[in-house]
Amino acid sequence: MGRSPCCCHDAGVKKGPWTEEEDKALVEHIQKRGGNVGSWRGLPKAAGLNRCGKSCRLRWTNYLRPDIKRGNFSDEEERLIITLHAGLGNKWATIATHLKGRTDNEIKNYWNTHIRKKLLRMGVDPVTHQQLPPDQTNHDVNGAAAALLWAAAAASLGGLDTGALMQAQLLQQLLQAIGSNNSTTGLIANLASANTVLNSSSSFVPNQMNYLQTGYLSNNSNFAEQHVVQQQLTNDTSPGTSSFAAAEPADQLCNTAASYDVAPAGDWSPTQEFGGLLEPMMELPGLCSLEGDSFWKDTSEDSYRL
DNA sequence: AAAGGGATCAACCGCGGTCAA
DNA sequence: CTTGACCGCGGTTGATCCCTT
Repeated sequence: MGRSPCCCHDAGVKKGPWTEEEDKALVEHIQKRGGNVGSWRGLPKAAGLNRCGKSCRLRWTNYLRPDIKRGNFSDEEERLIITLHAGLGNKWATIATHLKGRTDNEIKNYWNTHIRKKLLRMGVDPVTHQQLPPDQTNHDVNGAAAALLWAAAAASLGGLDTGALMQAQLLQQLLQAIGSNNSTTGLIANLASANTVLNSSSSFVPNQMNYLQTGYLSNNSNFAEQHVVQQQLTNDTSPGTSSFAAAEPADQLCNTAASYDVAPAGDWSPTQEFGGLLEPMMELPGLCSLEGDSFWKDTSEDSYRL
Protein backbone atom coordinates (compact mmCIF):
# COMPACT_ATOMS: atom_id res chain seq x y z
CA MET A 1 0.00 0.00 0.00
CA GLY A 2 1.31 3.40 -0.84
CA ARG A 3 1.46 5.66 2.08
CA SER A 4 2.55 9.23 2.39
CA PRO A 5 4.64 10.25 5.34
CA CYS A 6 2.65 11.33 8.35
CA CYS A 7 2.39 15.06 8.98
CA CYS A 8 4.51 14.38 12.07
CA HIS A 9 7.49 14.25 9.75
CA ASP A 10 6.89 17.80 8.59
CA ALA A 11 9.60 20.18 9.61
CA GLY A 12 8.50 22.64 12.23
CA VAL A 13 5.71 20.51 13.71
CA LYS A 14 6.08 20.62 17.45
CA LYS A 15 6.71 17.44 19.39
CA GLY A 16 7.09 16.59 23.04
CA PRO A 17 5.06 17.54 26.08
CA TRP A 18 1.97 19.66 25.63
CA THR A 19 1.73 23.10 27.17
CA GLU A 20 -1.33 24.39 28.98
CA GLU A 21 -2.04 26.74 26.10
CA GLU A 22 -1.99 23.92 23.59
CA ASP A 23 -4.27 21.83 25.77
CA LYS A 24 -6.66 24.74 26.08
CA ALA A 25 -6.68 25.36 22.35
CA LEU A 26 -7.39 21.72 21.62
CA VAL A 27 -10.14 21.38 24.20
CA GLU A 28 -11.81 24.60 23.15
CA HIS A 29 -11.72 23.62 19.52
CA ILE A 30 -13.30 20.26 20.14
CA GLN A 31 -15.87 21.68 22.55
CA LYS A 32 -16.77 24.33 20.00
CA ARG A 33 -17.63 21.54 17.63
CA GLY A 34 -19.78 19.85 20.23
CA GLY A 35 -17.25 17.13 20.86
CA ASN A 36 -17.17 16.16 17.21
CA VAL A 37 -13.56 16.06 16.13
CA GLY A 38 -14.08 15.41 12.44
CA SER A 39 -10.75 14.94 10.73
CA TRP A 40 -7.79 14.71 13.03
CA ARG A 41 -5.51 15.57 10.17
CA GLY A 42 -7.21 18.86 9.59
CA LEU A 43 -7.71 19.65 13.27
CA PRO A 44 -4.35 21.21 14.16
CA LYS A 45 -4.68 23.89 11.51
CA ALA A 46 -8.30 24.59 12.40
CA ALA A 47 -7.42 24.80 16.09
CA GLY A 48 -4.34 26.90 15.50
CA LEU A 49 -1.99 24.26 16.77
CA ASN A 50 1.46 23.55 15.42
CA ARG A 51 1.00 19.85 16.09
CA CYS A 52 0.52 16.68 14.13
CA GLY A 53 -3.08 15.46 13.95
CA LYS A 54 -2.00 12.20 15.42
CA SER A 55 -0.46 13.95 18.37
CA CYS A 56 -3.71 15.88 18.92
CA ARG A 57 -5.76 12.70 18.83
CA LEU A 58 -3.47 11.04 21.33
CA ARG A 59 -3.50 14.02 23.64
CA TRP A 60 -7.28 14.16 23.52
CA THR A 61 -8.02 10.47 23.89
CA ASN A 62 -5.39 9.80 26.53
CA TYR A 63 -5.50 12.93 28.58
CA LEU A 64 -7.95 15.69 27.79
CA ARG A 65 -11.16 13.78 27.17
CA PRO A 66 -13.63 14.85 29.86
CA ASP A 67 -14.71 11.33 30.77
CA ILE A 68 -11.25 10.13 31.69
CA LYS A 69 -10.87 8.77 35.18
CA ARG A 70 -7.46 9.48 36.62
CA GLY A 71 -5.74 8.14 39.69
CA ASN A 72 -4.91 4.73 41.04
CA PHE A 73 -6.50 1.59 39.74
CA SER A 74 -8.81 -0.12 42.17
CA ASP A 75 -8.50 -3.80 43.06
CA GLU A 76 -11.57 -4.45 41.03
CA GLU A 77 -10.07 -2.78 38.00
CA GLU A 78 -6.86 -4.76 38.38
CA ARG A 79 -8.85 -7.92 38.63
CA LEU A 80 -10.73 -7.04 35.52
CA ILE A 81 -7.62 -6.22 33.56
CA ILE A 82 -6.04 -9.55 34.43
CA THR A 83 -9.18 -11.44 33.58
CA LEU A 84 -9.58 -9.69 30.27
CA HIS A 85 -5.91 -9.95 29.43
CA ALA A 86 -6.01 -13.67 30.02
CA GLY A 87 -8.53 -13.97 27.26
CA LEU A 88 -7.70 -11.11 24.97
CA GLY A 89 -3.95 -10.70 25.28
CA ASN A 90 -2.48 -7.29 24.58
CA LYS A 91 -5.67 -5.93 23.08
CA TRP A 92 -5.45 -2.83 25.20
CA ALA A 93 -8.06 -0.92 23.31
CA THR A 94 -10.55 -3.75 23.69
CA ILE A 95 -9.72 -4.12 27.35
CA ALA A 96 -10.14 -0.38 27.81
CA THR A 97 -13.71 -0.55 26.53
CA HIS A 98 -14.58 -2.56 29.63
CA LEU A 99 -13.01 -0.14 32.09
CA LYS A 100 -14.99 3.03 32.17
CA GLY A 101 -12.85 6.12 32.07
CA ARG A 102 -9.59 4.30 31.48
CA THR A 103 -7.58 4.61 28.30
CA ASP A 104 -5.79 1.87 26.48
CA ASN A 105 -2.50 3.66 27.04
CA GLU A 106 -3.11 3.93 30.75
CA ILE A 107 -4.03 0.28 31.03
CA LYS A 108 -1.04 -0.75 28.97
CA ASN A 109 1.27 1.29 31.17
CA TYR A 110 -0.32 -0.07 34.30
CA TRP A 111 0.05 -3.59 33.05
CA ASN A 112 3.71 -3.14 32.16
CA THR A 113 4.68 -1.33 35.33
CA HIS A 114 2.57 -3.08 37.95
CA ILE A 115 0.63 -6.16 37.02
CA ARG A 116 3.23 -7.75 34.81
CA LYS A 117 5.84 -7.54 37.53
CA LYS A 118 3.50 -8.92 40.12
CA LEU A 119 2.72 -11.90 37.93
CA LEU A 120 6.40 -12.53 37.32
CA ARG A 121 7.08 -12.40 41.05
CA MET A 122 4.38 -14.98 41.46
CA GLY A 123 6.04 -17.14 38.86
CA VAL A 124 3.28 -16.60 36.35
CA ASP A 125 3.99 -15.90 32.72
CA PRO A 126 2.24 -12.61 32.04
CA VAL A 127 1.82 -13.51 28.39
CA THR A 128 0.27 -16.93 28.69
CA HIS A 129 -1.01 -16.69 32.27
CA GLN A 130 0.54 -20.03 32.89
CA GLN A 131 2.92 -20.70 35.70
CA LEU A 132 6.59 -20.53 34.97
CA PRO A 133 8.99 -23.14 36.20
CA PRO A 134 10.49 -21.87 39.46
CA ASP A 135 13.93 -21.34 37.97
CA GLN A 136 12.54 -19.04 35.36
CA THR A 137 10.81 -17.14 38.05
CA ASN A 138 14.09 -16.15 39.58
CA HIS A 139 16.47 -16.12 36.65
CA ASP A 140 16.28 -14.97 33.12
CA VAL A 141 18.24 -17.84 31.72
CA ASN A 142 18.90 -21.37 32.95
CA GLY A 143 15.87 -22.44 31.03
CA ALA A 144 16.90 -25.71 29.43
CA ALA A 145 15.04 -27.93 31.82
CA ALA A 146 12.14 -25.55 31.81
CA ALA A 147 12.04 -25.70 28.05
CA LEU A 148 12.02 -29.47 28.27
CA LEU A 149 9.10 -29.38 30.62
CA TRP A 150 7.09 -27.06 28.51
CA ALA A 151 7.99 -28.81 25.32
CA ALA A 152 6.82 -32.06 26.89
CA ALA A 153 3.65 -30.40 28.01
CA ALA A 154 3.06 -28.94 24.58
CA ALA A 155 3.75 -32.16 22.80
CA SER A 156 1.51 -34.06 25.16
CA LEU A 157 -1.21 -31.51 24.65
CA GLY A 158 -1.21 -31.88 20.93
CA GLY A 159 -0.41 -35.55 20.79
CA LEU A 160 2.89 -34.76 19.12
CA ASP A 161 6.11 -36.69 19.00
CA THR A 162 8.19 -35.25 21.78
CA GLY A 163 11.61 -36.41 20.64
CA ALA A 164 12.72 -33.99 17.98
CA LEU A 165 10.88 -31.12 19.55
CA MET A 166 12.56 -31.53 22.87
CA GLN A 167 15.96 -32.12 21.39
CA ALA A 168 15.68 -28.89 19.49
CA GLN A 169 14.43 -27.00 22.51
CA LEU A 170 17.12 -28.44 24.68
CA LEU A 171 19.84 -27.63 22.20
CA GLN A 172 18.63 -24.09 21.88
CA GLN A 173 18.47 -23.56 25.61
CA LEU A 174 21.81 -25.19 26.23
CA LEU A 175 23.38 -22.89 23.71
CA GLN A 176 21.84 -19.99 25.53
CA ALA A 177 23.09 -21.26 28.85
CA ILE A 178 26.56 -21.79 27.49
CA GLY A 179 26.51 -18.40 25.90
CA SER A 180 25.69 -16.83 29.21
CA ASN A 181 27.95 -16.97 32.21
CA ASN A 182 25.46 -18.82 34.36
CA SER A 183 26.51 -21.68 36.51
CA THR A 184 25.45 -25.02 35.11
CA THR A 185 24.69 -26.50 38.52
CA GLY A 186 21.10 -25.42 38.58
CA LEU A 187 20.72 -26.37 34.98
CA ILE A 188 21.81 -29.93 35.62
CA ALA A 189 19.56 -30.20 38.64
CA ASN A 190 16.62 -29.03 36.62
CA LEU A 191 17.40 -31.38 33.78
CA ALA A 192 17.23 -34.21 36.26
CA SER A 193 13.93 -32.91 37.53
CA ALA A 194 12.62 -32.52 34.02
CA ASN A 195 13.68 -36.03 33.17
CA THR A 196 11.69 -37.36 36.10
CA VAL A 197 8.61 -35.62 34.90
CA LEU A 198 9.09 -36.65 31.32
CA ASN A 199 9.45 -40.28 32.27
CA SER A 200 6.01 -40.24 33.77
CA SER A 201 4.39 -37.68 31.54
CA SER A 202 2.26 -39.61 29.11
CA SER A 203 -0.74 -37.73 30.45
CA PHE A 204 1.13 -34.66 31.52
CA VAL A 205 -0.94 -31.69 30.53
CA PRO A 206 -0.36 -28.14 31.68
CA ASN A 207 -3.45 -26.74 33.24
CA GLN A 208 -4.30 -23.51 31.50
CA MET A 209 -3.89 -20.56 33.81
CA ASN A 210 -3.05 -23.02 36.50
CA TYR A 211 -1.51 -20.36 38.69
CA LEU A 212 -5.06 -19.84 39.72
CA GLN A 213 -5.09 -23.17 41.43
CA THR A 214 -4.63 -22.84 45.12
CA GLY A 215 -2.10 -25.66 45.03
CA TYR A 216 0.23 -23.56 43.00
CA LEU A 217 -0.33 -20.41 44.90
CA SER A 218 0.70 -22.06 48.09
CA ASN A 219 4.26 -23.14 48.77
CA ASN A 220 5.63 -24.83 45.69
CA SER A 221 8.96 -26.35 46.47
CA ASN A 222 9.07 -28.92 43.78
CA PHE A 223 7.91 -28.30 40.28
CA ALA A 224 7.37 -31.93 39.42
CA GLU A 225 5.33 -32.58 42.55
CA GLN A 226 3.37 -29.50 41.84
CA HIS A 227 2.19 -30.91 38.56
CA VAL A 228 1.10 -34.13 40.16
CA VAL A 229 -1.10 -32.07 42.42
CA GLN A 230 -2.33 -30.07 39.52
CA GLN A 231 -3.13 -33.12 37.53
CA GLN A 232 -5.36 -34.26 40.35
CA LEU A 233 -6.99 -30.89 40.45
CA THR A 234 -7.48 -30.98 36.73
CA ASN A 235 -9.18 -34.31 36.97
CA ASP A 236 -11.67 -32.85 39.36
CA THR A 237 -12.73 -30.17 36.96
CA SER A 238 -13.82 -30.02 33.38
CA PRO A 239 -11.25 -27.93 31.57
CA GLY A 240 -12.54 -25.83 28.74
CA THR A 241 -11.10 -26.19 25.32
CA SER A 242 -12.36 -23.20 23.43
CA SER A 243 -10.41 -20.06 22.89
CA PHE A 244 -11.94 -17.32 24.94
CA ALA A 245 -10.78 -14.36 22.94
CA ALA A 246 -13.46 -12.74 20.85
CA ALA A 247 -16.12 -15.32 21.48
CA GLU A 248 -16.51 -15.01 25.21
CA PRO A 249 -18.61 -12.04 26.26
CA ALA A 250 -16.30 -9.94 28.32
CA ASP A 251 -19.16 -8.54 30.34
CA GLN A 252 -19.73 -11.95 31.80
CA LEU A 253 -16.17 -11.99 32.94
CA CYS A 254 -16.59 -8.57 34.40
CA ASN A 255 -19.56 -9.72 36.39
CA THR A 256 -17.78 -12.79 37.59
CA ALA A 257 -14.75 -10.83 38.60
CA ALA A 258 -16.72 -8.12 40.26
CA SER A 259 -18.79 -10.52 42.30
CA TYR A 260 -15.83 -11.97 44.10
CA ASP A 261 -14.87 -11.22 47.66
CA VAL A 262 -11.45 -10.93 49.17
CA ALA A 263 -8.61 -13.35 49.57
CA PRO A 264 -8.39 -16.05 52.17
CA ALA A 265 -6.12 -15.37 55.09
CA GLY A 266 -3.12 -17.48 55.91
CA ASP A 267 0.62 -17.68 55.63
CA TRP A 268 2.27 -15.62 52.97
CA SER A 269 1.53 -16.70 49.47
CA PRO A 270 1.79 -14.97 46.14
CA THR A 271 -1.91 -14.33 46.19
CA GLN A 272 -1.33 -11.71 48.81
CA GLU A 273 0.33 -9.62 46.16
CA PHE A 274 -3.11 -9.16 44.68
CA GLY A 275 -5.21 -9.29 47.75
CA GLY A 276 -7.08 -12.25 46.28
CA LEU A 277 -7.93 -10.65 43.04
CA LEU A 278 -6.90 -13.67 41.03
CA GLU A 279 -9.32 -16.03 42.66
CA PRO A 280 -12.35 -15.05 40.65
CA MET A 281 -10.81 -16.54 37.58
CA MET A 282 -11.00 -19.94 39.14
CA GLU A 283 -14.64 -19.71 38.31
CA LEU A 284 -13.86 -19.41 34.63
CA PRO A 285 -13.03 -22.88 33.40
CA GLY A 286 -13.29 -21.79 29.80
CA LEU A 287 -10.34 -19.48 30.05
CA CYS A 288 -7.21 -20.57 28.35
CA SER A 289 -3.96 -19.07 27.24
CA LEU A 290 -3.48 -17.29 23.99
CA GLU A 291 -1.32 -19.97 22.54
CA GLY A 292 -3.60 -22.74 21.48
CA ASP A 293 -2.67 -26.06 19.98
CA SER A 294 -1.76 -24.49 16.69
CA PHE A 295 0.88 -22.38 18.38
CA TRP A 296 2.56 -25.42 19.80
CA LYS A 297 2.13 -27.30 16.60
CA ASP A 298 3.90 -24.54 14.69
CA THR A 299 6.63 -24.50 17.28
CA SER A 300 7.05 -28.20 16.86
CA GLU A 301 7.20 -27.96 13.09
CA ASP A 302 9.82 -25.25 13.35
CA SER A 303 11.86 -27.46 15.59
CA TYR A 304 11.81 -30.27 13.08
CA ARG A 305 13.26 -27.95 10.51
CA LEU A 306 16.24 -27.05 12.67
C1' DA B 1 22.97 17.08 49.96
C1' DA B 2 24.22 14.80 45.82
C1' DA B 3 24.47 11.00 42.72
C1' DG B 4 22.77 6.91 40.73
C1' DG B 5 19.37 3.86 39.38
C1' DG B 6 14.80 2.21 38.97
C1' DA B 7 9.87 3.26 38.22
C1' DT B 8 6.40 5.68 35.96
C1' DC B 9 3.77 7.48 32.28
C1' DA B 10 3.01 10.81 28.46
C1' DA B 11 4.13 10.87 23.94
C1' DC B 12 6.07 9.10 19.70
C1' DC B 13 6.65 5.70 15.94
C1' DG B 14 5.41 2.58 12.58
C1' DC B 15 2.31 -0.71 10.91
C1' DG B 16 -2.20 -2.76 9.63
C1' DG B 17 -6.95 -2.08 8.46
C1' DT B 18 -10.46 0.39 6.13
C1' DC B 19 -12.52 3.15 2.82
C1' DA B 20 -13.01 6.20 -1.02
C1' DA B 21 -11.50 7.70 -5.52
C1' DC C 1 -8.17 -3.81 -8.84
C1' DT C 2 -4.93 -0.30 -7.38
C1' DT C 3 -3.60 3.59 -4.96
C1' DG C 4 -3.65 7.02 -1.50
C1' DA C 5 -5.40 9.02 2.76
C1' DC C 6 -6.59 8.46 7.21
C1' DC C 7 -7.48 6.30 11.71
C1' DG C 8 -6.47 3.40 15.45
C1' DC C 9 -3.63 0.21 17.70
C1' DG C 10 0.35 -1.82 20.10
C1' DG C 11 5.19 -1.40 21.02
C1' DT C 12 8.74 1.60 22.41
C1' DT C 13 11.10 5.71 24.01
C1' DG C 14 12.59 9.25 26.90
C1' DA C 15 11.76 12.83 30.35
C1' DT C 16 10.68 13.18 34.92
C1' DC C 17 9.91 11.58 39.48
C1' DC C 18 11.16 9.05 43.46
C1' DC C 19 13.80 6.21 46.32
C1' DT C 20 18.14 4.46 47.99
C1' DT C 21 22.88 4.83 49.04
